[in-house]
Amino acid sequence: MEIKNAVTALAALAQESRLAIFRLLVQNAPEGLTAGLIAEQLALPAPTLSFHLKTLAQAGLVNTVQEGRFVRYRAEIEGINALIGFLTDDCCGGHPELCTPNLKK
Amino acid sequence: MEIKNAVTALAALAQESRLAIFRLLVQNAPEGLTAGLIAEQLALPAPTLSFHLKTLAQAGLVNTVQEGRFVRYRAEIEGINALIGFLTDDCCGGHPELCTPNLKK
DNA sequence: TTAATATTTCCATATTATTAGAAATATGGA
DNA sequence: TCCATATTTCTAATAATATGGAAATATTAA
Repeated sequence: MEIKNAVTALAALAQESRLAIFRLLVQNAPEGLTAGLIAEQLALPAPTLSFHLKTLAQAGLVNTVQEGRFVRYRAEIEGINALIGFLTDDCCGGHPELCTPNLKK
Repeated sequence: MEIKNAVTALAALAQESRLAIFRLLVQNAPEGLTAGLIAEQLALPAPTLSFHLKTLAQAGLVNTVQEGRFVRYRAEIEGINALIGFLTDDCCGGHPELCTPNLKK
């Protein structure tokens, strides 16, 4: 992962509504939720939700599939794993056992 | 961790200079680096670096200790671990084995 | 006590993001 | 075909953030 991709992903998550959307989709993995259900759960107006979902999708954190009139969104597990890896890579100059407490990865 | 704390931490990391600072400190854990060494490594003007370090410290992602004229900064491992946990909590409604690929945590 | 070094604060400017109403698009059902 | 429903795009007002020069502060060495 390049630093610019990581910044894009972090910026996508650094907003309260989008973070709530992402966590809702993580908790509802792997089947995901339609846009309408997300809007209902989080009480967001449709245009606002659509804007945030687009931001998350462009950041590689959610994926989307059309289901008739509905659009289903899912958390992109590989995207969040790559981001976490980027944050924790090369911890302690390659000697992660030096970290107290140990870093998650 | 509360969602507002998570947003603060993510916003702190969602900026290219700050993300580079944080990763440099992770790689130089556990001993950390002085502000001057960080400025040198990343070619940042002192006021800009100071602003970013303050943002990271307020987000709980770095800690700081005065060493005479110098100020040493270290990555706050507990802070980043808490953030990663917040992003991955309750994955798949408590059945993380359903995730393919599996979420890091 | 004076000078040199390390870091932070102050500040003005420039840039970028968030919000939601109104309108547009797209799909499926009657 | 025509209508209802789901979602997105357009748009403009509002708000938040990044940048770095100049000055201030703090510590050490001479």
